[in-house]
Amino acid sequence: MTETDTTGSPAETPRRSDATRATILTAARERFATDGYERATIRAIARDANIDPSMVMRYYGNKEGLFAAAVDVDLRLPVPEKVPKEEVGRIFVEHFLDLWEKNEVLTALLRVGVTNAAGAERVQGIFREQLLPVALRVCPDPEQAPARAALVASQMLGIALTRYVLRLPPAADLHREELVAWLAPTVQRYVTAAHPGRTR
Amino acid sequence: MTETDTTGSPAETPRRSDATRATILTAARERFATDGYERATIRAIARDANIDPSMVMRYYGNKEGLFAAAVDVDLRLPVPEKVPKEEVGRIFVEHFLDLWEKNEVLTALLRVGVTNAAGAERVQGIFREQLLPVALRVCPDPEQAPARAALVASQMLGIALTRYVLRLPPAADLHREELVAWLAPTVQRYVTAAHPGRTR
DNA sequence: GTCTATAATTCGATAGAC
DNA sequence: GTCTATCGAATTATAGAC
Repeated sequence: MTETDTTGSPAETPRRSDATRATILTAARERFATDGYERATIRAIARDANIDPSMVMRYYGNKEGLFAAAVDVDLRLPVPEKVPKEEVGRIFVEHFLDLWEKNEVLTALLRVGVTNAAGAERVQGIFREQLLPVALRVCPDPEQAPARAALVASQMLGIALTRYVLRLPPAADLHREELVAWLAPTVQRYVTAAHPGRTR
Repeated sequence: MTETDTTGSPAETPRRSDATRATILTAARERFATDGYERATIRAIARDANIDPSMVMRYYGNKEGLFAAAVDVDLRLPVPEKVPKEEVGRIFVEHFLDLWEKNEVLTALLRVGVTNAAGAERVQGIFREQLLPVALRVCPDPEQAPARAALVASQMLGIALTRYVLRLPPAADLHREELVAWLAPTVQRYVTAAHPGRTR
């Protein structure tokens, strides 16, 4: 968690003179985000960070450790408490788009989660520990919260996939306001609407 | 196209005694679907197909050629003509789920498309040549068809991603009927509903 | 802390015998 | 058509000098 902020202060662990670590993690996130796990080589990451490859090994043990440190993030909403129930869809969509456009961690996480078992488990963990609690507080019926959260995640990850990773032209070209206008009602329905039942 | 059917007849190209090719492509699809492009090695694919690795090179030239042949599919709906306009959402969702559960091609395509540039272009091509034409016929305003198709693709690929690839427990555990009941109205709205405008 | 050298694998691709 | 042998390159990871 302390490694996540590349800009701010060292905060918790005032380790001896290691902006180097932050530089490595930033370079790692970029490489993992653009190349995926296999093709993001330690050599290339070290070259981007202007250090020796062996330093990466020294700091993070192996490639898996480097990845784990690079994607240690907190996605939780900063303003979750008192939002109007009818706006939860729009607020969540905008928060998610903000996260995705600001940070490279999510792209890295998605790219690696798709082809790497450890990456997939990391995504599952984030869903379970960061998204589910929010859903449990917002959804009307706690028993339905996991399914509703999964539906929201499917639409949000799907948009990220088509827009930022696969870059399907129509999805990538949509203006943000238009995108929000389309997606917000979907998310709103997944969160608050009555269970549709098994038949249409 | 002729290589796709692993079960049926050779059809167009009655090449000399090559069930071998079909065996290779089946093994390749499985490996690409489970491991992604980089980790699906020619050696492993050949081992699965019980042949020599050099045969794969001989038949398909290189790894890219093998992948291109393995994911050469036709996803178009078999019954697209006269469906009630109010049921297009449900019909499309069910068709998509059928495709995904029957075939490994889609998983391979998604896994590779996320981490490989050529794979991403392949997905773009399929969207453009197979999904867009359907959208142009179904959507009310042809000008909005690309955006609407992209929104549908985002929800469908998102569900495939969470359910079949990342395997988020709530998404993977949803019963099919329940999933259709949730998704069909979303797709229906993306296809037929009036443009929501730029504000809520 | 930093870097050189290198071990140990593994991969895609080629050449050529049969 | 099929297989053996192998090249050349790239990778992670380690050992050790400075």
